[in-house]
Amino acid sequence: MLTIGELSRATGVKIPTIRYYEQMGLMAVAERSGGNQRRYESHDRERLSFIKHARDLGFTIEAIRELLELSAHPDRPCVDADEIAVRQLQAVRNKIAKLRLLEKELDRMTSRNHDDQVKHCYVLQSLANHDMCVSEHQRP
Amino acid sequence: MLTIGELSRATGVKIPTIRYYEQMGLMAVAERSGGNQRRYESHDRERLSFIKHARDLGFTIEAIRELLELSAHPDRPCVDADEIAVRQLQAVRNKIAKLRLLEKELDRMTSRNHDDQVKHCYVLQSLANHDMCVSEHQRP
DNA sequence: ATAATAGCTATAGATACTGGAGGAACAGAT
DNA sequence: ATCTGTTCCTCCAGTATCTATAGCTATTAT
Repeated sequence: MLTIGELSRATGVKIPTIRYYEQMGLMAVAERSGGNQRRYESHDRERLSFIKHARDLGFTIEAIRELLELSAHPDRPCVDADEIAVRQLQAVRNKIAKLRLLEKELDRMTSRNHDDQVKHCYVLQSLANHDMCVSEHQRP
Repeated sequence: MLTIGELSRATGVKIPTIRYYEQMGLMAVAERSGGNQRRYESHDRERLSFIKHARDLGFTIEAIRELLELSAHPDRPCVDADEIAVRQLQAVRNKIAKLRLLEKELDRMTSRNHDDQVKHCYVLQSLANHDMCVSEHQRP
């Protein structure tokens, strides 16, 4: 039996976050001690590790809920889980592509900045004038 | 004179977002028509374009506030604006590096997924077991 | 004059947590 | 048995950046 603090240390998930996951229905409602404190078993630790791992990979709570649903029904085809992961992979690749463009522009902005007055500041000029962009860019 | 809708179409910033920026003090409190509707001039459009551009580059509202402050005082040294941009560039490079690790792992997860039952699903196994990771990864 | 479009305010919701206040429980030392 | 220090509880508020809805009013075109 683990206390919430032990579970937190074991998984690297902060205590309020664990309670939040319980509230959101990602973690089962925990058993309680006589004094109303949460007590966990090792399968709770595994489930929470799964959740943390998926969050670290950028899966949303909703996607994780789907994945947990899937893993609870081991006879259903794996295609669904795969599809979620593929979607995630595409999102990650999109983000990388956009961030590369931003990197290019920021690099250009800063590396030219050898003047020392704001009125000649390349950073501010670049931001004021979209025409100077190397490329179309969007919210990252 | 532009209405809020025209300003929105001219800059690509949604109407509620423009009002939000006014509330946050990024945009000046707009003049009003007789019927209490906001009216804008071309300098408002330029300022909003600056804000949108900076947001697209990932600057926070706070950083943008600083940049707008700086550009209002053209005699101060440019170093501060440069520093904000450099900070932003570093953050972007960090994000890219982390996302590359995630990409690697997600790719590995999905490309091996040729089984068709959840109980053998590589995606779910990977998420359940951190030991299978190629690398340490963190929240993106 | 009427209808369609666009605007107003105020409030709530989305996302995924994080932190604090105020108090109760537990573990170990005396 | 009591004291002390740590950990836990609930509830509420706040973060950042919008987005959306409801209910109402203004403007524009015909």
